[in-house]
Amino acid sequence: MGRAPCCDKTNVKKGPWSPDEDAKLKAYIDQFGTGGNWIALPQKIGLKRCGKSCRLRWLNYLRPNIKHGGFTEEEDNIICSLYISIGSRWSIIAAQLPGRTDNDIKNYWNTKLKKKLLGRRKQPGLYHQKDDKGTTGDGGSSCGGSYIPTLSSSALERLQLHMQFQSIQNPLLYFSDPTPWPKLHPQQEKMIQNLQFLNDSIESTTSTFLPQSPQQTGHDIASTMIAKDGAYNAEMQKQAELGDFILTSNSNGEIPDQFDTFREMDVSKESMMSWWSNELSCSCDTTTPVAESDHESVFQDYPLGYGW
DNA sequence: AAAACTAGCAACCGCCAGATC
DNA sequence: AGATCTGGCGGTTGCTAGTTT
Repeated sequence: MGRAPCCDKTNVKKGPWSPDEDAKLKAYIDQFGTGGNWIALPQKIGLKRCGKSCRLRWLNYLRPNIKHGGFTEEEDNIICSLYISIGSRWSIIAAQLPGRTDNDIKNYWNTKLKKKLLGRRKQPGLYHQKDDKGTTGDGGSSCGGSYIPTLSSSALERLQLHMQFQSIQNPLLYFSDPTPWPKLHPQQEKMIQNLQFLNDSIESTTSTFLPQSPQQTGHDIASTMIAKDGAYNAEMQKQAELGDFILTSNSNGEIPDQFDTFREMDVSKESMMSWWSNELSCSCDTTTPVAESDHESVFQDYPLGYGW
């Protein structure tokens, strides 16, 4: 048995609010407040609306000092940096912006700000082809018995944004000095390091963007890996041939899709090398995936920028 | 001029956590 | 202790207006 609905769904009005309904709701709350009970409120004032709907209307539209549209540059920056740090916790973000509602910020982010920052890029299908249901894999998956480590789409987006945001804020420093690169939690590094292998294991036209390194290349690492796990490699090759990995050149003067991740990798190149030689290249453990939930908790506990 | 497409946004839905019974 | 209720939240939907073909 499910829980009882908060109102009689068959007897409530849905859709846009009329000026009359707005006036009734506003007048009542101005005079008596919400009374601490939204469910009972519509009955008291003769509105055929769900209590939740009343609450939403009040919070997002009718309450005093609400601002709509016209987001400033400063607000953009706050939204972006908070999104990078804490993700889509719109109510928390809204709390930092007086007069803004979580719904407004969410809409603004989804329709404008995200595009502004990320540009119209193809969504990076870094890790998986579409599955047979037509959905893209977001968490870890099994491919021929081999686990392909992933970042969640939210975490990856935040990572990309972080890189992009930094490059916008201080491009010279960003590209010349490793200091501003975030120090990552070990598990963040581990997740990203897995991406590096996937990228390096195929010819990358983004390679020209990578700083020259005298150290072991991705292909060297891949060779070791291949020797240890042929099945894994075969899957990588297959997916690369299928175009699963998006490695586009910088044809429009835009930052390539995975540039951010590559740059991120450069920060931790040494630890990556150490990690590869000590762990993966020896044992190639493909049986203990990092759970999707862990990805999120890592980013929550150690927001990007941790350890700066 | 009209159909098709796209973007923006208000509102709804379902889930979750805390409070109360 | 468990069931129920309510508020709060984030994701998603669907309507509308504007733009493109």
